[in-house]
Amino acid sequence: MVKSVTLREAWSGEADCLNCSLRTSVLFAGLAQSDFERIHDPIDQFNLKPGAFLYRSSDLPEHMFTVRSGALKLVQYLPDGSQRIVRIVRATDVLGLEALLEGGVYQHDAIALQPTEVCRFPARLVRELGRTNPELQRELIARWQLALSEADAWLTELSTGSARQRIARLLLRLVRNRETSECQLFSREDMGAMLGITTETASRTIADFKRQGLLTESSSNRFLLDIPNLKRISENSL
Amino acid sequence: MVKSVTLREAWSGEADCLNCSLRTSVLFAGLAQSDFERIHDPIDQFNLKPGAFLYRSSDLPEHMFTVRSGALKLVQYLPDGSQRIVRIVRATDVLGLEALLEGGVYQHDAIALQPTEVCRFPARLVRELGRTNPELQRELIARWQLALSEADAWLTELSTGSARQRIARLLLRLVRNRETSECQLFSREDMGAMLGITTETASRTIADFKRQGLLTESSSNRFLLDIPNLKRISENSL
DNA sequence: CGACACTTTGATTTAGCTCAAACATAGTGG
DNA sequence: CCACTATGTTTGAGCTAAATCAAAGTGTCG
Repeated sequence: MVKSVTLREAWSGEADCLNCSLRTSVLFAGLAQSDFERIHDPIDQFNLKPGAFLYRSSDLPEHMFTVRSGALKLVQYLPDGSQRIVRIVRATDVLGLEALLEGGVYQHDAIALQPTEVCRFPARLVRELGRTNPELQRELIARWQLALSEADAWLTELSTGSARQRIARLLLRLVRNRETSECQLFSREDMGAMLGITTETASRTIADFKRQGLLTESSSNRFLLDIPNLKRISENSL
Repeated sequence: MVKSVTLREAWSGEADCLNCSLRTSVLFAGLAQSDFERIHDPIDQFNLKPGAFLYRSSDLPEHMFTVRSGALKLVQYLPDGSQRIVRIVRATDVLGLEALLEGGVYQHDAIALQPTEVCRFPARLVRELGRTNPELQRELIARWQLALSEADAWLTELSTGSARQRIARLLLRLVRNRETSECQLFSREDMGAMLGITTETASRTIADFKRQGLLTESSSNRFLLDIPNLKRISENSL
């Protein structure tokens, strides 16, 4: 078993999928009672502290994960050592789809950005259930497509245009499909790595947004967004 | 049938998949003779001229495609009208995977960059064959994962670092896994849209590479690459 | 040949990078 | 409890790569 020290520490028990509060929105949503009875492998839960690795690209890809709460970044590195965050995943998202392919590898390092709860299950399990369960197959395909459009959006929205535009788009993305316009910001360094700009530029721009009232601190490191004006900026650049 | 005028003009006959020269490397590689007998829908071939649309994101996604030769760009647009090329596809690549999802849409416009031959088949066909054919299912999953790692690489390699680095990486990418180091360049405008830089910067950099002998014109618009030195640039930026 | 589209080159401006220092915040240990 | 370190953020000043605006080449095709 290739369980990193970090993960061992983060273990918080076995999951109870049947009674999971995320049951309807999660990868296994389509599974019947009888399917769950076939699950003999343990499904473990972990609580990750910010900065903790869920997996590294060098790990053997035997597990897949769903996020229960919090957020993780998926990171790739260039030969020169610089890093680029290619996606962030949040509640109900699946990580490690690539573990389904035989002979595959994890494509990224997955690192918690906030206190994060995840469930871990063996990729083998999904392969087996998928064989007889077209519902699950469809769900997997849909997840893959979702990851792909996220990747495309990351490129068109977050790697195109001025730094101001990119930051505005990132902020808007953080509160999309949420009830409130409140959100937690990432470190300036992470923002830079997401947007392909430097830490300083990220900091300057965020500081500027605060001064302009586009961003109001509601509690420590939680901010309310002026969505209409950020939208304007994300398009016009002004 | 939602066949655009362009495509109607480009029709070049029905495909003979069983005797296809790309048979071993193509999506249907795992299909048995008996599977092919179940194919009653027509599989059409098209020859696209440079600039021709294979499909638009506004089209009803009823078909999938494989590229026999040539190259296409997948394009997305920002609200302000600027375009970004998120991927290029070449021989043996599949387009329109997203047509497999019910209620989905094409995520891009697909436009030929060179004279390009494609085969077109109904997504319905793949859905049906996939139901009973685990081999095809695996192949589809693998294709999706391939598209996803391409998308990630596009972000880390082609949208990070200086213009010189990006261009060098793009050039190297064009000849990867090819016998020769010879390749066709895209228009400067397309290069810009791929790398998130302006047409002028793309032109200047390419012109510079030519002067430095990193790029030698072997025939009209075909170039030999100085791979080792381009590699150096792609990492060190010098 | 002339028209059109694309590429190259030039001159100027500017957004964002770099390097550096000051400031804030939280955690550590005497 | 406070001094002290560590870590991240903000701000500043100067520099540079790339954007912008504009014009001159180059090739292709009717």
